[in-house]
Amino acid sequence: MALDREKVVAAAVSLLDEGGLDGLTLRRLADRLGVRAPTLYWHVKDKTALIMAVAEAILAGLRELRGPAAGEPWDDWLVGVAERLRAAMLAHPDGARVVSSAQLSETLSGVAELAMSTLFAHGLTLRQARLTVLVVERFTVGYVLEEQQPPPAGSFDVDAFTRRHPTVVAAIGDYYLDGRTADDLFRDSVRVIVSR
Amino acid sequence: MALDREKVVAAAVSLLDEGGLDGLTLRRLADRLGVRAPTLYWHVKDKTALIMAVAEAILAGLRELRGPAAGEPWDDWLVGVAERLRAAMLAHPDGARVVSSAQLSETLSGVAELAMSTLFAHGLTLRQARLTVLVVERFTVGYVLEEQQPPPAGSFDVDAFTRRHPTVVAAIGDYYLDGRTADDLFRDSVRVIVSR
DNA sequence: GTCTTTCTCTAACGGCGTTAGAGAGCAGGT
DNA sequence: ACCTGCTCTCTAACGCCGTTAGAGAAAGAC
Repeated sequence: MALDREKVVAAAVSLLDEGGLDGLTLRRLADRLGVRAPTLYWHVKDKTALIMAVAEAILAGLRELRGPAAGEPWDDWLVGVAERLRAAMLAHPDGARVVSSAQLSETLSGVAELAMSTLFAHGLTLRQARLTVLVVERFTVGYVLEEQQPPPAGSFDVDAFTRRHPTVVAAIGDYYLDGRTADDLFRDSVRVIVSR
Repeated sequence: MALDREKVVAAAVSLLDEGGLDGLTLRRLADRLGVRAPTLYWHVKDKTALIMAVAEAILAGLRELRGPAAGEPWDDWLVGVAERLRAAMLAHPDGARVVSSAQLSETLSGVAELAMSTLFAHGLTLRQARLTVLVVERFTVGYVLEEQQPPPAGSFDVDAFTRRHPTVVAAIGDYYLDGRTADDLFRDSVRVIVSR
């Protein structure tokens, strides 16, 4: 039962799930695998390579992504892609931080390729397709990044915030009035970018 | 010439400018100030508080932001705001990482307040105003975050990438054909969100 | 002249990523 | 049977890091 890279990455993901990115250290990872820390360097070049592998694991589900079904409008499809990307990152603590620090993920590039060619095939210009996909991807990462931020440590002064930012507070309250959820907010946000 | 919080933060910014976020350590910061590391804890609660203060310093220029000039369309104005936010972050290495890890920046909330109320005053619904501003802010952070990512370490295989992502590569080439710059790409991207 | 507050110090703790280099186990070749 | 070489894990250590406990200097308040 030799250790291999795959097992190392799987254990790293489970460690991430338990303690976030700060809880993912080489020593703890080695412990979990019944091994000493330097051993990991046989399987992984260094910690940033490990994190990139973890990012690919988080995004693994997006590799089976297919184009829109026959007759499905491209914009509905693209919104769905963004939702799946968000869900993949939300599924792990600090998921967005991990993905964003893994530069040029293979999986994410694949998603971009599929999305751009899909939009192009549906009549958008190459430029429109590129801009739309670029904006959706970077927005989604930025969105989840903030969504996963820990809440402000020292309980912060709601009244003072409301006094200084009445419109922001009013807009937030207004939005959730008719029973909308956090998922709705994300979809509506993507819809601002992707409007047929 | 007693040390005060303001001087600590200023030195932290200059350290960030020289060595990025990884170069900003409490010991180095203390060295620069002619002091020992634990002294810093008198002026700053801990390192995350320091980073939040650095984030505010990076964004300081955005506090003087005013609403659109008379007759200026709201969408042009909002694009300009996004450009200034991007410029502020780009002005320091890892600027976007610093800003994104400072949850709920006072300055950024102020920008959101001004932008939402401006859009609302120009006839958008509260919901439209909120969604538009939210998307622009989070997109901009996500955009610069990726823009400031260090280039892939081991010089990566362009040919293989092109073979796997022909549309992406074609779209990038196509975009820069007529002499557009990185700044143009950002403006055009924001324009995808903010279209009157 | 004492007291108190403000600021800085030394010493140390427990953790981190990483490297050098030794050695165990096993495969294949002669 | 022996050696060689590859694969994988080990011990030991280096130089960092953020952070805490607690002593002490300097300056202002009474």
